[in-house]
Amino acid sequence: MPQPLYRQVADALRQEISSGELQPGAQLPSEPELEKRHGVSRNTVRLALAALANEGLVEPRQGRGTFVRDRTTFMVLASAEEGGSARDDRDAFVAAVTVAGRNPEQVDFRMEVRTASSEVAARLQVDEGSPVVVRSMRRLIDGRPWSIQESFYPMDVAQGTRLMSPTDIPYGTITEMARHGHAQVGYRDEVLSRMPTHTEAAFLGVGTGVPVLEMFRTAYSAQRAIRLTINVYAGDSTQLAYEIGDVTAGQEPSPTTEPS
Amino acid sequence: MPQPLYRQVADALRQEISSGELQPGAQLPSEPELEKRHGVSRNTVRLALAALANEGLVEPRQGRGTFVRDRTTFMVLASAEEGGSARDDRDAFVAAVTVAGRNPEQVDFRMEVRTASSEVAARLQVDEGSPVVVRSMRRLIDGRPWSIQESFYPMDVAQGTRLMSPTDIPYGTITEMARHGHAQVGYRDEVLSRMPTHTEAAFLGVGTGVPVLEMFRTAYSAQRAIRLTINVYAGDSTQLAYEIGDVTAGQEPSPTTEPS
DNA sequence: CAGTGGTCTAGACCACTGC
DNA sequence: CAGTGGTCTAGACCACTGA
Repeated sequence: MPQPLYRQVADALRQEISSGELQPGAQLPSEPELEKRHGVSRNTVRLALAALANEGLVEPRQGRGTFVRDRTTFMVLASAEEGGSARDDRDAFVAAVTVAGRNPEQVDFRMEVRTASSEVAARLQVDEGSPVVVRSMRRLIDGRPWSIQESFYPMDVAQGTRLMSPTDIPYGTITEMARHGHAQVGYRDEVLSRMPTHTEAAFLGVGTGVPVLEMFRTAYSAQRAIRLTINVYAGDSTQLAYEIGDVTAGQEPSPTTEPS
Repeated sequence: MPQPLYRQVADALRQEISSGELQPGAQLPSEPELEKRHGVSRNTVRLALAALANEGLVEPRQGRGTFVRDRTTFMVLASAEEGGSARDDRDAFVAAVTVAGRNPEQVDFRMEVRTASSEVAARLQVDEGSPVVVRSMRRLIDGRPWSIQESFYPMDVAQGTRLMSPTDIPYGTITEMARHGHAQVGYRDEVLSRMPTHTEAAFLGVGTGVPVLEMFRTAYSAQRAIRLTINVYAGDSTQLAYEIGDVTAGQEPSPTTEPS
């Protein structure tokens, strides 16, 4: 047997998807239908479908069917938040999405005080367990969940500023911090890829098989770390772009692209 | 039934792993053993193991057993290749890994001429289907596969340079291009996360359930795009770092970290 | 209600590993 | 050779969806 049966079934479906016979959003043949078509048992069909789901190609929906996932991506210019500029990340998101002709939303805004985990403490240069202010929100593009964002501030930085209030700051948090003596001069991003937790998968609307892209952004004043922002993106619908040095010879690619 | 059986089995194993009872590299109980222990059928046990494998927590090995994966990560300072500097990416890799006290290798070096795919053509600002020079290699850290790299050059840039020879260039490709009138002044990185193809999974030694981190780096001279480098990393053992602006207030984190 | 995917069982044979 | 995971079958009942 050159190829396992379930892989043959998976390959056949994969081919129908990549050829365009099955468009994004289209429903796959049902499991009984695939049994008949390939003359295999249901478990074998399910193995094939599980393989495709793990690649993020299809998405099963309880009681309705299995569907081809839409993998339209959105590109973020992550190096746009200039080191010393007052341009805010929040405005940058809204502006970038609007320019791309799509509709941004920021929802579920919250402020709370927590103790710093070891990961947060190390990046904010504070002691583990010390209190930090957390401001979180969730972002949607065209009504579809897109990212989860949490920003951590050392307590003494946030103290006495509007960062302590559980509401949005119209002119942006970077400006608010600058007004209180914490001017941002640069930041460091750490980007990694992993599989989502159950909670993340539920909010981002991704099943198993779709990784998340996680970015830790630590912002600095000339003296110290002043903010840590953790962004979790649906991995298969987000690209992060960084421009280093002079890239004027490069024309800006379209912010919305179709992956192969 | 509050929780499906296979998830209960998965949770029990997950708990043993996170508590440290099962260390990285340790072998899980065999499938028949898990059947007895939880009083479930083999297929249920396998569903549980598949769930853990999809999270990248464990890795089955044909004929030997199922093992807890080692998830030590390596961090790359992706903004280290200064726009106008002659510092080479190749040297940067070797230097960074060596500094971290680990052992870098670059193997399977190849040069070939291909026609540009649409993705390559768009970034290199050449016509789709036009010939491009491809130089590829694979990288290992401490003997473990870590990344796949392919660099694409427009034919007229590579023509008449050592880029056309299927061997390593000791002083680096950036210097070689600068000597022939293509001085690099900046680059643009696009970072995304996706599930690996079969080929990638096989080389990177990751099973299903471990995403890859893919980086497109387009390098520019003052006039044009001169190189496109595509890096594919094992997602759960790689972090990319970018430093924008002044981050002297941030102390350099250790390049090797243990994820939670 | 019929049709879909979700869960589960019992049993079979195969391919690979290491002793 | 025994023990491991890889593949496959046949059949059962459940939970959810939408007409």
